[in-house]
Amino acid sequence: MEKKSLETQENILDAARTIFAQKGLAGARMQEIADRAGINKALLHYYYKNKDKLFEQVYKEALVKILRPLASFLADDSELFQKIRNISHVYHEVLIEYPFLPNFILNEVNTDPSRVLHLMNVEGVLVGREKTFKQIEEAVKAGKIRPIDPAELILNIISLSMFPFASRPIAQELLFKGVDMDAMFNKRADRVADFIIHSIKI
Amino acid sequence: MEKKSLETQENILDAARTIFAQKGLAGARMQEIADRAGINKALLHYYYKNKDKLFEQVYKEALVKILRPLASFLADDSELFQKIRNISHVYHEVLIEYPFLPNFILNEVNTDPSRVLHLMNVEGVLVGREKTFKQIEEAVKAGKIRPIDPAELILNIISLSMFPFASRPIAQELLFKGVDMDAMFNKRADRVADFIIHSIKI
DNA sequence: ATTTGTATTAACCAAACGGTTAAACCGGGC
DNA sequence: GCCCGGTTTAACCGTTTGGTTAATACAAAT
Repeated sequence: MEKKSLETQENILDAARTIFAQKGLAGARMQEIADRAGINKALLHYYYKNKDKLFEQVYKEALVKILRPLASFLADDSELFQKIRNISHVYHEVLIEYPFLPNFILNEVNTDPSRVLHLMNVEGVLVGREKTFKQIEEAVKAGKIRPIDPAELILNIISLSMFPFASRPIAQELLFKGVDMDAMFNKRADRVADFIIHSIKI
Repeated sequence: MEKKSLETQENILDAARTIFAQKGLAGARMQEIADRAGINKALLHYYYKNKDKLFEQVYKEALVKILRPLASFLADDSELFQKIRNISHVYHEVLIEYPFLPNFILNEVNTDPSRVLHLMNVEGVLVGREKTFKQIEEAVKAGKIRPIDPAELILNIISLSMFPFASRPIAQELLFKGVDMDAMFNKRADRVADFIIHSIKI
């Protein structure tokens, strides 16, 4: 009876991940999640007290998937250009597997920042931040790269990695009509890293 | 009696823009829009038959605000680097005034692409596209810039312009703690243009 | 075979929601 | 003074929604 339970629980989470990612908290229907999980709606509430609790679990998972690569980048002791290549590759791998993550996360933060922002501190992002900031500042001082605010450089890296996934349907329609965007994303990690490195290298 | 009517209509649109942008179509409540517009819910339906019609009008406006700068960029006959500086500036101006636009548009496309994608063709984006694609390809051939796919270069420009606005609350928390992001955005247009130009210039 | 505790369901409920109706309001023209 | 058209409202309606209840299925333990 324990086995069946875990299977049902995972079915629920799978369904919830799909529905929440596509429709958000407000647009998702408990009935639809139950249907997709192949169970009764009452059973859904048996496993997860209410919609908010279920959502929070799914959303926390999504946050971890997005923030862990950033935390790794900030904590990484490698040379700067190598770190940039690393984070670009990791983000593209994650987003090719979970392309809906940026929209999912951004949308709920936009709807109600206070409800989800406090979940951000879970990951060890803050730990390595100062170290990498200093690394970038010293690369500037050493004349290795052009002057740039460390936070803004990191924001640029993340922008170039995530926005194309978030805007995929529009980009397909307006810029990549008839182009295989999956193939394009599969090779984009290197190009993003080169793009950034060229833009800062002196 | 005509004047009062137009005023009410504008109050409704103002309220709808705010509520829809913050909560999306699914999360918005007609009652909340009516309250914010200072009117009865029945009057709201008197001016706009139903939620979908009201939403479509607001969403179309938002699409125009976002797509017109892109269409201008594609139709622009100026020299490439100048065009890049132009679009960066225009986008930053628009997004400083309407910072919620990227999230608003992306969210609804994500929820149901078919419902909104057909609205994209309204703007003259397709007209100038081939011209600018060729301009970029010839700049590559002429050895003026590094090899890059034109669509991807444009996507990079848009990514660097929009994503920071879409991710503002998260960026504030993780990268810009204690920093005045408004001030940062006000000077970012130049830096984004330089960033891109440095990355492609040989 | 009976008990026991977990897993599952059908039926139900109150609140919230988008939308409608019918009446009242109100200023201009006759 | 009354009528007429567009404007505004209170009250109402059917449906959807998140959530509950009470009863059942079911496998393991006694």
